[in-house]
Amino acid sequence: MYRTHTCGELRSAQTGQTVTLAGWVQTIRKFGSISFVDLRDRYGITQLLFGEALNKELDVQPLGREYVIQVKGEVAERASKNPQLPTGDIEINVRTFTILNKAATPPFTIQDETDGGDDLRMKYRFLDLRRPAVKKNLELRYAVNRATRAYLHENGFMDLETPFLIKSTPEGARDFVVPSRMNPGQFYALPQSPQTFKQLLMVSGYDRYYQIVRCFRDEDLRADRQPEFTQIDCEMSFVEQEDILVMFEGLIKYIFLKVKGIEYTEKVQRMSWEAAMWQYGNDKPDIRFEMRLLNLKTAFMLSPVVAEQLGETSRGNAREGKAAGNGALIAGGGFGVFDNAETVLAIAVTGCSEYTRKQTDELTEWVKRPQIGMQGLVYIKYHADGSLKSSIDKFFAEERLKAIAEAAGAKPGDLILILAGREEKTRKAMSELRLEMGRRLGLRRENEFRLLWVVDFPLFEYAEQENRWVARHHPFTSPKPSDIDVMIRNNPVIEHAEKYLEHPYNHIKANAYDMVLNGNEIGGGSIRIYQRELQEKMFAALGMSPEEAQYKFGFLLGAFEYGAPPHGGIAFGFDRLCAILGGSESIRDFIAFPKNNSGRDVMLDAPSAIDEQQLNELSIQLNVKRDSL
RNA sequence: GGAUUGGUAGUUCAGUUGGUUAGAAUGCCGCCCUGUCACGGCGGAGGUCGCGGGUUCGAGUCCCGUCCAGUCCGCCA
Repeated sequence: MYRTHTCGELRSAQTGQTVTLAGWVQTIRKFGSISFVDLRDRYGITQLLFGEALNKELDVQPLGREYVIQVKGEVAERASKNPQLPTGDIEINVRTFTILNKAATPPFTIQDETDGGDDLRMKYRFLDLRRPAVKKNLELRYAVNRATRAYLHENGFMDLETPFLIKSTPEGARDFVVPSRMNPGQFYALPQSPQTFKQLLMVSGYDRYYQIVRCFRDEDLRADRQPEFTQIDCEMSFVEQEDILVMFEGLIKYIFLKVKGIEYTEKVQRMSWEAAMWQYGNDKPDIRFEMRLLNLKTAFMLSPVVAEQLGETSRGNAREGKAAGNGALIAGGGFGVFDNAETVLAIAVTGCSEYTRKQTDELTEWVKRPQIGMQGLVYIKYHADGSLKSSIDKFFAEERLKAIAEAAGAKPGDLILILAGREEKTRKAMSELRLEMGRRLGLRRENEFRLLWVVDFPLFEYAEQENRWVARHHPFTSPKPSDIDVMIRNNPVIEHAEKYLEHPYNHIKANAYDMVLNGNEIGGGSIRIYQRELQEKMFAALGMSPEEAQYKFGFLLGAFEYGAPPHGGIAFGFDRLCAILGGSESIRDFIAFPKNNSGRDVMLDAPSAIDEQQLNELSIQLNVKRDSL
């Protein structure tokens, strides 16, 4: 037996017991004739005392950091205790020790506060994983996994595995492909999700399915995006949207309870996609704080006559605004500032009316960054005493400013921030600015969790580059029953890019829903199409010929002819959910062996070239210069 | 595909306006130390300044290219 106890469990109650421990040497502190060694394993750290007799042995068999050792000795009360360590009241008076394995000096310190950079930590991920902070994240991941399985099992869901080597049906993200040796020139694809399989399982009658499953997408990465990632993939038969929403907000609440000890008792708020876009500029709003977007277009559109009465500066002066430093926002000229803008959006930032010039300038720079890409920022300070100061004082009378401020929902003491420009870009920018202000004001509290269902997504959106309609969620999502007629009547689609804005498809809503947690999409799903005819219409709407639809999805269309039940489901981003519950932005910290920004595994140095023989077996010829092997 | 930040000792970083032998901390090695737990004290070793070109009397520093890493935009049904 290598050990009788772990390094995390001994307390003063065990004083006097003879124990055997095994683990890694965290640190060695030598004092001439005695030495202390901190021994670490998955469960904690226990101090070892090498007394006078044994200490000499350390000269013969020296220890180093990360050596794996086994020690036998008695548990002893410490002379000076360490309250910071759970085992800090005791130490092991070592009688014998064995070096089970030596270790090279690690390239960074194996502690919570490591001195290693990200790159190095990933290269030596097996060492990084020894750090308690990383271990804590993986433990949380496992806890979420257990809670998920417990809840779904309780509710009659069956975990069924689906294949990884499947057919490439690029619709949305790029597929990872795998060459088939036995079928020269042919390729499997790795699943972007088990979508069609779970639908087939519904046809087979397994009416409650789930899987915590790896999915693959060959797209560019982000801090919260990996080429292979894990989903909690679920599907149910004989359900409508409401059934799904209730079942799966139950799942998330259960996870909160089991993993975080949080009782999320209030009803999960729901919001239509349209409301989310209007009020927050975003289809995944962070509702931990208000600060809604308000459209000020009308507030700025008083008639020239009224403006005259209000004593506003005329058109000519407005032009000079550019010279006055308000930037290109004003360059549109004309009456007032915002006439030419497609949209004018404002947020009222509570209690920030006393922002300094430096602070407002800094915000202006913030919205001008390429990632945001606005040309300027207008602000109005609505001081506590009711007076107003703005970057557009030159062009608007104070009464008018006040009217605008109030149209923006501001109260005295608020700072009103205004962006103007093209609808989509401005809405997105304002959404980012809102989140940034929320962050600066500390309104996005890490330990506060707010769930939200966003529902009634559009079924389609137009892909201008491809000159066709694409499914916003995926092509198996059903339209709202009331919109089915519209969809069928306008099918197949013949309009081209320049006319798509007037197309009725813009208004078709889907039976689709996203679950949003603190401004992050943690899950999404839909009620599916389950009749062959409607599914064919859907493929046709996406510009797919009947032949193409048959080639790509014939198996599903065929299955729909053999008694497909009404069904729907949802998939949660497991890694992301864990990251949010762990209070982190980056999902890499919650994946044991993640890939870097370029999709590389820096520990394995993968992907890598394969040798000529392998290529020949796969009937593959490269059209890039081979790396030297 | 694009924007941006970084790359200097094993590691984390500093390095001024282009100017003598490129520094600090930590780690590592050696010696001393019986109550430490970020132990302490003394000493020592350790550098292709990512790589390639250019400007210059002179480049870690300036310019061009390139590679790697981070963040973001595009992309991600």
